[in-house]
Amino acid sequence: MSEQLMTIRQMCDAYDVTPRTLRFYEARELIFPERRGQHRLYDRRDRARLTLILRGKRFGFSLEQIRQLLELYEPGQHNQTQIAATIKVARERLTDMERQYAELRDAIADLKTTIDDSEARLARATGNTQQTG
Amino acid sequence: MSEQLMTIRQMCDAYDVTPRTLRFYEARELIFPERRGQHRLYDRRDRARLTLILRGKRFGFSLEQIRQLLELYEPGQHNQTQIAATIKVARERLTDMERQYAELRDAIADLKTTIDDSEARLARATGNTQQTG
DNA sequence: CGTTACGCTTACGCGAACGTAAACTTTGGG
DNA sequence: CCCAAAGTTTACGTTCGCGTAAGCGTAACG
Repeated sequence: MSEQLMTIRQMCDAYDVTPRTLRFYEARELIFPERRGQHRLYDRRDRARLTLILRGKRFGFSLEQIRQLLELYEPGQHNQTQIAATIKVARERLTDMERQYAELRDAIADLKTTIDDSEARLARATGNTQQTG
Repeated sequence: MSEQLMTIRQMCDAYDVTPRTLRFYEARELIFPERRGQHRLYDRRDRARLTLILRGKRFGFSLEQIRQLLELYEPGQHNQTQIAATIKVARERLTDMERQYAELRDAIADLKTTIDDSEARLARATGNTQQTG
């Protein structure tokens, strides 16, 4: 029970994805489930990777960018040159994310202000008092 | 000179997009340049909208979501019901952005840690001292 | 033993967001 | 006057991230 293998169906239920999606990610070499006969079996490592994949998608990263990032989490059979390259790519992603973080902060502030303004105008137009939240 | 109209080429150079992109956004009703004869001319309002469009794209919003948000910035010929609907949609986007902001913060922290770990391992493997920045 | 369920592979389809090519008009230069 | 540049429309092509359907294997259920 140290491995806790899951079928594709269990994975789909747990992560709210379709079988097609999991097979697609596998085809793109983002996850590598075992094969028990024909069937796929997903272990803890696969689930960790899937979590990172879905997170990365939410930030608008492409599957290829995510794949590169995932290499960082696999202290596997890479030589130093490859690892150094992976780290470099990861640093670029990190920079992207930090820039996006700052930009998002500003955009949130802007949007809040604009919504407030719009609400104020609407309130004056209707002559009613609108709720704020 | 109060309007500062720009040609499509000037817009492309200024915002690093292609003519195709600008025409595409216009077809999707995200921007509405004037027509001087056949040619398009972009004013300050178009540029402000384009800035918001490109920003929205960086956050992974679809052009349709962005279009809805843009309505918020146009105190135009909408009735109260439409404005209220627009505000509602905008609040949903705002919630999305705030969630993403928090998640991004965590992801940045995670990635930093992972990069550091990976670097430390690489340093031990090579026996060298690696730079951090 | 049939059929139902689940999974597999193969492959075509699709919406989003443009790229790219073709053919036409307009405008300015030599 | 001719041509090249810039812009326009129309329309088909492309990449990404899957959806969806067809057809096959096999394991379980009644």
